[in-house]
Amino acid sequence: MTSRKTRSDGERSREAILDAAAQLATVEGLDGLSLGRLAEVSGMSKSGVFGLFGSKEELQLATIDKARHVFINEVIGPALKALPGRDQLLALCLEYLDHVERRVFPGGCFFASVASEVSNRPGPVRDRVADEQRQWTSLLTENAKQAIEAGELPTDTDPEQLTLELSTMLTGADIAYLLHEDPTILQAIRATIRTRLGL
Amino acid sequence: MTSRKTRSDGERSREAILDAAAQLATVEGLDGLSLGRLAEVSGMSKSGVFGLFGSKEELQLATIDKARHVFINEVIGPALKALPGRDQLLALCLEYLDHVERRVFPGGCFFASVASEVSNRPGPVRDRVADEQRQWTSLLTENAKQAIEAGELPTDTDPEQLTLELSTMLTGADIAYLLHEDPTILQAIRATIRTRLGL
DNA sequence: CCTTAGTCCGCACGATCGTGCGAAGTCATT
DNA sequence: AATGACTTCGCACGATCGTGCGGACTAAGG
Repeated sequence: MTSRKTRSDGERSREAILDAAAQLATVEGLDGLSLGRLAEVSGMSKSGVFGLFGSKEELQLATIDKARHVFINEVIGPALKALPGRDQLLALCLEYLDHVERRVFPGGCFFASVASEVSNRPGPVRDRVADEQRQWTSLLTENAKQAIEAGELPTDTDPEQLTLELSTMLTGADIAYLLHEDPTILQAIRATIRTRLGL
Repeated sequence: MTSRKTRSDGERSREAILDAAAQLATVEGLDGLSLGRLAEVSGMSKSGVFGLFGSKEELQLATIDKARHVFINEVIGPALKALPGRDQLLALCLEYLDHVERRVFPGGCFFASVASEVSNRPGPVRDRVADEQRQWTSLLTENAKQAIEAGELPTDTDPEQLTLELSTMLTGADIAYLLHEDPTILQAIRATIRTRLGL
């Protein structure tokens, strides 16, 4: 009666654990994510948590996937309501900064938080993070291209270069904001981006 | 005969250990810096290393200090040879990107690598990293101000805003470069910065 | 009803972590 | 020569880590 081990409870437990994992990983790091700690906050036993994933690497990969969904829901989704082109490009940047300030993850942007940790250790985990980053930047690039075609940006603009400029400023702003706990940093970056896009 | 425990050997050992520590910290993180690992690579015993610092936190603080000196030697020093103002501002940015590409630290910029790790854990370590960051950005700001005064940049330029724009792009570029192992990222950012400074 | 698959737990393992203690050795000062 | 400051070591501690095994329980399919 204290426990109800139905079949679909596995999936539900997984999801609950991954929720906590995505939060924790932005604070303790993907490597600092410990089975014991996760068991504590989720009210399960250590071996119970472990059994659900099979290995720590699987847990990390699943956590990245969970974070991806959160990112899509909190950042990309809202931004897609803007019209493709310059508006959507701006919306993506602003929603990104908002989700950092809103502390969707306690440690700011999940992928920025995790990137510097995994970038020096080859393997599936690092590859997954890099892929996620690529998807994000190519979404920016696509909008940049459309903006140029639509004449919303100068025709001599290089969309890849603009994307790089924006994306590096975003992750840089995330890190600086978290380190100094200074919201004016985000404000300043918002202004800079608007200017950069000719607004 | 196998050991020579003279008085100044303490300082020498400290320095040797900190050399390794600064390198290791950019790969394993400041927290992943373990006494045991440090003892291995430095050929000392674990308790020997421990005794030299007294606590892990002291080790971390000393490591940050060591990294600061390396950063001054490898980045700031060379850049100071340029004339204050726009030239030195550009030189600081380029030397920063160079030291990342040159792998002065295996994990790229020490402070970027460490910032996202410590930004969520209050304490002396985080404060030290934040201070270091502030010194770096105020060096940029000073040069920006001089550049504006000298008419090398538009008079309506906000030096703080320009500094933030540059510094976030630099750390963002560092992270993106490491994650994707793509040197063209650094090249593109170099070009962007030159353009931004009107060169 | 019985089997099977799935969920979760208790327990234990070897490894590694930071830390402390006591001893042995070396130098500088008395 | 004796003393004290310092460096380094071996050893051991409790804690926590990822991982594995066996078992208790539940729900579904024959």
